[in-house]
Amino acid sequence: MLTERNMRMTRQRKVILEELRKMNNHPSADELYERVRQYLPRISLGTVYRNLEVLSELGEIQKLEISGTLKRFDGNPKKHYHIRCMNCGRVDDAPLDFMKNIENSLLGATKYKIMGHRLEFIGLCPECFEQVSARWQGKKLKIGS
Amino acid sequence: MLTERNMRMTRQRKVILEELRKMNNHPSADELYERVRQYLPRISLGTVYRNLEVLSELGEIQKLEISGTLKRFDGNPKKHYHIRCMNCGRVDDAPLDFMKNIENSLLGATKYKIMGHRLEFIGLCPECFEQVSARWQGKKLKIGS
DNA sequence: TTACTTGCAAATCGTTTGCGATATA
DNA sequence: TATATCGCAAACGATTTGCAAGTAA
Repeated sequence: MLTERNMRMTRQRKVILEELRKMNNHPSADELYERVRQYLPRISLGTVYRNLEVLSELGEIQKLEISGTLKRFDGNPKKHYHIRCMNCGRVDDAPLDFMKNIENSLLGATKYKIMGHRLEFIGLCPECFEQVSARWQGKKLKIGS
Repeated sequence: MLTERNMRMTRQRKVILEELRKMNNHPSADELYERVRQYLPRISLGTVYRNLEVLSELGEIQKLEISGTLKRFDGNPKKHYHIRCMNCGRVDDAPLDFMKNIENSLLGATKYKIMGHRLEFIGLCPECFEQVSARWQGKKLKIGS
């Protein structure tokens, strides 16, 4: 990440991107794998993972890191938000008041029964910002078709 | 979850809660495990996990499910928010405009370099709401000391 | 006394990676 | 032809679980 990349538009990559674009249900890698196998029966799950990684680095798709299995715990049971360092994983409290009304703004607009929300800021902690900014190369990448 | 629970205040549970309350760095289960071992050298990692689960169900602590390894992918690269069903894991887009200014509100207040944010609503999809509400028992639980 | 909880070890699950083979540019 | 990418299988890391023994209420 944050590095230059030469990429090739392989058959696998193309099908993965096309299939994902067709779906509107935010599939997991495994669900997408099952779909893609209709067209490429010999594709491997590892290939799907690798391509999703590449495509999201290029900004062609989004990776939703939600509801993960790696948990962190907070001794403070009061609702509040967090900032996470994208480099070292450090987590701090975010200096922003809890927005207790934000859930109401969905009231007529969704059929879900809303139970809560989670807001997380992503960034670089002061220490990592030093390191990363020192070696950052802002190269733009383009994707073929 | 969502079920009644009789709990006992064991030595392990007490130390885990006390230690976590002392820490302000949002530890992972493993980090907490290392700390607790100072007091209870024979405690197992499984016990730490089980207790953290119980304590968060009781509302004594918070479980931060961030930055997880379980990913989902979105063919739409435009920034937007999501609603996730806490019962079946289904994910839909949230009908809420992207708040492009919210990151600015942290500007003077944190030393982090903010790169983005993620907002996720948690709730029950229409199907699961049916099921769950049918068998919900709203029992309050208390924790000893 | 009893059923909740523990320590231990094995199992699980999503994801990542090393390898030699393949195919894109 | 170069080397990015592939398929495969093994490795990985966090978490969960089965079980027999221990213990709080």
